Amino acid sequence: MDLNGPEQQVAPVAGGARRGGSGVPGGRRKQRVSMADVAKLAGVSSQTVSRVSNGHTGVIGSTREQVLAAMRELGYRPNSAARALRYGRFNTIGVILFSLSSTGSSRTVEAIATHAAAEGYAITLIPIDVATQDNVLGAFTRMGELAVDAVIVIMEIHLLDTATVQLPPGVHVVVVDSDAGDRYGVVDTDQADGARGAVRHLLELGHRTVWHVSGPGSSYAAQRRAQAWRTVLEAAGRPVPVPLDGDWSAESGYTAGLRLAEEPDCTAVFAANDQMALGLLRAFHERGRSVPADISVVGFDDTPDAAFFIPPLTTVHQDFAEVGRRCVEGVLRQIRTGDDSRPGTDLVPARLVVRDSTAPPRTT
Amino acid sequence: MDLNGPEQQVAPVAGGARRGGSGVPGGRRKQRVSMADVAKLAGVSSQTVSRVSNGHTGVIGSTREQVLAAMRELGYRPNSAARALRYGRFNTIGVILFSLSSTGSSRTVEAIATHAAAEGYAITLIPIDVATQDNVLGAFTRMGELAVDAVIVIMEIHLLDTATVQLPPGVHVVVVDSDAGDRYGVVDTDQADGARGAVRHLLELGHRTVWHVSGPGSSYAAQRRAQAWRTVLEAAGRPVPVPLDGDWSAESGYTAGLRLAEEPDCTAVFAANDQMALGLLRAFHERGRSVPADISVVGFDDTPDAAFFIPPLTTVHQDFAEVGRRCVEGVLRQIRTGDDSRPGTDLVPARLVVRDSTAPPRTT
DNA sequence: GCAGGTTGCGCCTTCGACGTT
DNA sequence: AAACGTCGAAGGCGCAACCTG
Repeated sequence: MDLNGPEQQVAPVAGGARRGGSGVPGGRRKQRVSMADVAKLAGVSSQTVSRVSNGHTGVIGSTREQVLAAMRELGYRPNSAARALRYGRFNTIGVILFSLSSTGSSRTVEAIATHAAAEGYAITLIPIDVATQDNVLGAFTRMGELAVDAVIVIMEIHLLDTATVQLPPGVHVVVVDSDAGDRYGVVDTDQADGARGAVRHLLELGHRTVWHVSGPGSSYAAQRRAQAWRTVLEAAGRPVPVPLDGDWSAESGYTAGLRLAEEPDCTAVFAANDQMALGLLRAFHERGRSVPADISVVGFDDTPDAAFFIPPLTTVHQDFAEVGRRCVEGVLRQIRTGDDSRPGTDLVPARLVVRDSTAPPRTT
Repeated sequence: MDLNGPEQQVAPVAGGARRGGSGVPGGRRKQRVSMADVAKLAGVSSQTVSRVSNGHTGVIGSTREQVLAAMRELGYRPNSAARALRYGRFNTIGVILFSLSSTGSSRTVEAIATHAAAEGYAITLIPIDVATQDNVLGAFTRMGELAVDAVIVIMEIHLLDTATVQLPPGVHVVVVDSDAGDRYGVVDTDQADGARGAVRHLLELGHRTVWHVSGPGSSYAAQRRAQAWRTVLEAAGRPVPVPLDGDWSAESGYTAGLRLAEEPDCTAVFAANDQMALGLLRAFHERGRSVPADISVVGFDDTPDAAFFIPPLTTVHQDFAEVGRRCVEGVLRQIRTGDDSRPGTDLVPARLVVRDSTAPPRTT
């Protein structure tokens, strides 16, 4: 709350009144303006400028107005480097991730950014090129240089394990898509529960068993979904088909679908995400296998598009916004209490959304 | 290049050798370590530490090793606030955007982040809640506070025009999805050219005219696509149907599709993005209108999924990675030359990708 | 001349402690 | 007591000095 002080004071100039240049002679001037400059123009001391800038008391209305006017005139913005130096913190959270293109990460990041902003924190993005392992090292190293108070890691924990990497001490950490609950705080969708719901739904419809198109083995989320799928089948005493390996892409789902279309007793498939489910739908359509009459399909994620697949996809809804929110909550708690000694896993529930891609098996 | 010096020097500790705590007694210690601390442990002066940290000459191998060892021991990371203060820059680029969920923005942001990282710059995300106009103001104001050397704005320029907003002087700017080429540098996909290609493709197939499902009027990209669509039809002397308003979502495409399915002489539709095209496909499928036999559909974006729609979608490919790259290039040029006096528009070509959703009209 | 230590200053802001009116 | 100004210090780093082996 204290944080909001400065922003309120230093309001930008209103209206299109003066568009091109500021009051500064020479038109476009891309130079830093210091408090001293503002003080000189306003005819006050820089101490007073500081008081105004931070919303402190002891400044009379008229003086305050003069100072604000001078700020606008010069386009003053407080030097956050100096501020950070003084305060010992940056009000910034770093986010390390592999790809923004994947369905979940971009939505999670968006939620993180939104909630962080609401708390007065900015987000710094550290992308990692998966191709070269070295870059992971580089990113973490760079991270050490970075002006961040905490870090949220969105990726497979595998790469945290490849021990060349150690997060710099002094930064608080929360991890998504990982089982590092013993070392770092973890926030994630309850993958296992979501997957169980999907498989049980298919069994309850009367299918003898359920096939699985998995995500890449490097992903913990994929592993847990596959594991839950297997567990449910075994618990129900059903045969466990060999899972088909996918890589999250629609193309890999399509490839898997072409193979599954040849399996005469395959009546139900659980795809580890919606994109692969899309690939399945197209493959089955091409091979003349009707969904859901011949084969039922369940996805995972509930992307906005899933409701408009042909047919509309039954899938497991992930609440990415909530995941992002809890991530921010987690790191902020660590920052504010200084307590990061109690890692743990915070699971966000997933829920099955039944649409038209699932039905009882054909009774022949 | 000079920038890479420190990163190389301050390598993180290798291996899982010492996992839990650093050499510091007391285990987890979340305290800043200064150069002086390192100097004391290494038994050298902080000046020497500085020389090592910056890769300067004048430090003999053995001493250098001692210093590096001390850095690792303490988990030292240079204070970037102090560095920024000293150098007068942050090596950070701010990105202002509305939503990461939209197809293009997340991919553009990813490319921006990647290229910026390669140049030694970090990315700070400033999300804006579209709902309340005030937040736009707030975001820009906050921006002023932010530790950034330049800003990339990804949004409809409309909101830049609503004059309450003025970007703070002293920061360089590049804008995406806008026509503010006279005021700021602009980078964007060549929307008009892409749209023209789509419409011409349909006309060349023999369709009498082409219907259009547009994006929201608040988007300049949507406006330009619609305009190009209209221009091509008029130039060819074809009737111009009333465009159907969409909002980028698959649902709006679906709604539009239900209406178009009732138009007996509608044989070709150009949707302003792939998601709406997906909605169209489902609506036509439900209404028993075969694509492409009865109706041809073209989208825009070429999302990874478009190739797996039913049928695979003919669409206009956007090179988001290139857009992101040029954005970074643009701001870096401004930062480095200090010249931001020559705004202009940098258009990235789009190209039509023909798949199976388009065909000549039925010859009855 | 080279490997180093030592000193001091500046970057900009915040804050506390005193001043004065 | 309220509304200011002045002064000094701190925060971490980099650099330019100058000085010592």
